[in-house]
Amino acid sequence: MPELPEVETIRRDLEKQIINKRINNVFVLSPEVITTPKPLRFKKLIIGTTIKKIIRCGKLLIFELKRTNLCPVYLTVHLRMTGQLIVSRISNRARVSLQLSNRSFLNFYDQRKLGRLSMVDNWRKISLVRQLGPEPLNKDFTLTRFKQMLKNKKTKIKPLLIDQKFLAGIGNLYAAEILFLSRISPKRIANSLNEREITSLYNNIKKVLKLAIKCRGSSVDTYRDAKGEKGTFTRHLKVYARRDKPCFACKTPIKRIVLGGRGTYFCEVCQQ
DNA sequence: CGGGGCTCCTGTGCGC
DNA sequence: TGCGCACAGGAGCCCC
Repeated sequence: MPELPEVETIRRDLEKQIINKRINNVFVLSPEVITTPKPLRFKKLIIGTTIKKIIRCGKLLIFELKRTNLCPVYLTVHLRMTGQLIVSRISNRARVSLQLSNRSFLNFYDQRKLGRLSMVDNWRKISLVRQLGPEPLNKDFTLTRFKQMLKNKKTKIKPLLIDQKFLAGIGNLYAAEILFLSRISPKRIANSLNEREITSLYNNIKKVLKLAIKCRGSSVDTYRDAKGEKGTFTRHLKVYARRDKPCFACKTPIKRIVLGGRGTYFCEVCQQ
């Protein structure tokens, strides 16, 4: 489940590998992963462009593609659950494969085909982007702003943290870890948090995401970076996927409940 | 407007 | 041993 740290790791990897490379050809094994435009038009649009910039917006990757004598066009990639972007040789498993001018291939793999690719003229107009909450690692995401954001929220804090309209980039795994370190129960109503709890939550959002980027993400399941390597934040996990295992702080077995339809791991003693 | 529940998708792991 | 089913969860959708 690629979240902000995983997507950012891939973005940085790709930035080193494919900037200024020309897209010479495209191979589409699974046309259903391309939402817009139709695969044939998609191919026509993308072939002959040069990759100029790679932007991350929440969990979305955006490739700025330059065309001669024309406005740039943007390729967007959402990895969803099992999507991978790996630079390697030609592959018959890749759902979509971009052949680059240095004879390497940017391969989009996706076991479950939930990931999505599209081509747009203006990525800022995509509804997903427009609705996105603040980037938790940006300077404009201040403690004051966070307090303001929580003020009138009557929902449970865990589903709120993974709501992309509230905050960009946090998913199920990092929400669980952030709440454990903040010693806050996932069931708490957002506007019931006191000053001290909000500050702790704010600090841990930044701390966990930064450390996870340093670790190149978490490879619980299928996540791989752009070189096909696993991330090492997995070994820092305190609660996620640790059902019935002893809490590292108090030895109480970690609980798994369902909140907002998602598995939620926490220690009911440490997190109040 | 908000929250709950369903859908997409397939490999994995469990119980009978 | 083999089958059927629940489960994993990001995002979009419908519905109340």
